[in-house]
Amino acid sequence: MPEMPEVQTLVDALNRVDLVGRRISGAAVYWPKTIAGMPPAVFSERITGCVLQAVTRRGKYLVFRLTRGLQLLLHLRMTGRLNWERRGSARSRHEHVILQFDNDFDLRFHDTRKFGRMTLTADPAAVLGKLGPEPLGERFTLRHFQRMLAGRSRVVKPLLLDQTFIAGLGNIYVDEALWQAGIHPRRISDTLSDREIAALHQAISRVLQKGLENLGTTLGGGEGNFYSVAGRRGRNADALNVFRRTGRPCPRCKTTIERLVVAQRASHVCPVCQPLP
DNA sequence: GTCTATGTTTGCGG
DNA sequence: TCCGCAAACATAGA
Repeated sequence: MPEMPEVQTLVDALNRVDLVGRRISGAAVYWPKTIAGMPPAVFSERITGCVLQAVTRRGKYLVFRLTRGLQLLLHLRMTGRLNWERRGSARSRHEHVILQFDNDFDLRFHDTRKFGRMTLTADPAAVLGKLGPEPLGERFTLRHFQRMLAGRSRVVKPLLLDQTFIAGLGNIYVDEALWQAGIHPRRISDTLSDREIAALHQAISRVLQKGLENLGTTLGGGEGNFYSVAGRRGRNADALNVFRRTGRPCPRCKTTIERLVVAQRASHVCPVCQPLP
């Protein structure tokens, strides 16, 4: 569930604690598969002693820039979370990697479903280079979006979920953007009119900005949900118009919202606002 | 207790 | 190239 606004919320929260500038004094890995590309022992050895220089984001990846020319890339997948805790507090059974810092605090990766991945690399472009543009970046203009769509004939929802097409959107914000733009998720990309492309471009930036303002979307109260550092919930769930609102009235026209599956993903639409020609 | 769905990504086969 | 499907796992909710 962490999509761009949730990851950015986490990055912002990490930048408000005493983390950047600290030296990593040790690392412990409790679930080896969380570490991609190298054995956990090598990971721990290489990262220990590095100083954290910056925490940023690219797409849905958290990017930790370290000394020694290294970067730690973290993808939260479905249920990844980060806890910033004083060393010595009890480890929860879902905390799979613990980075210890020289101020006696730990950055702990908590991941109930264990799909999240950490990559320690000197060549981050090998992972990040494939990503499409940032949807709130300067380069993502309407003209650019039109060019990106030109000549491709793909179902629009899976296209928007494709991180090499555009980086950072997931199921929630795609459903919301398509509703806002009045576009059915099964529409084919090269049948969109200029007006629809413009509406979609604007809708993408609106739903993401709203998500950021609200510090992310936290649905329900489960373990695997989005929580920022210190367990803070996002409040964007209240701002959702269609996502997980099957059977309730469309905020625009009061028609009952329907759930369908598109590209194996649950999708939520207003059949009147988002007609399929 | 049992069964189904789940917000992400990758890799396979057609 | 594109699509559908399965898998990586654990939990919530019916």
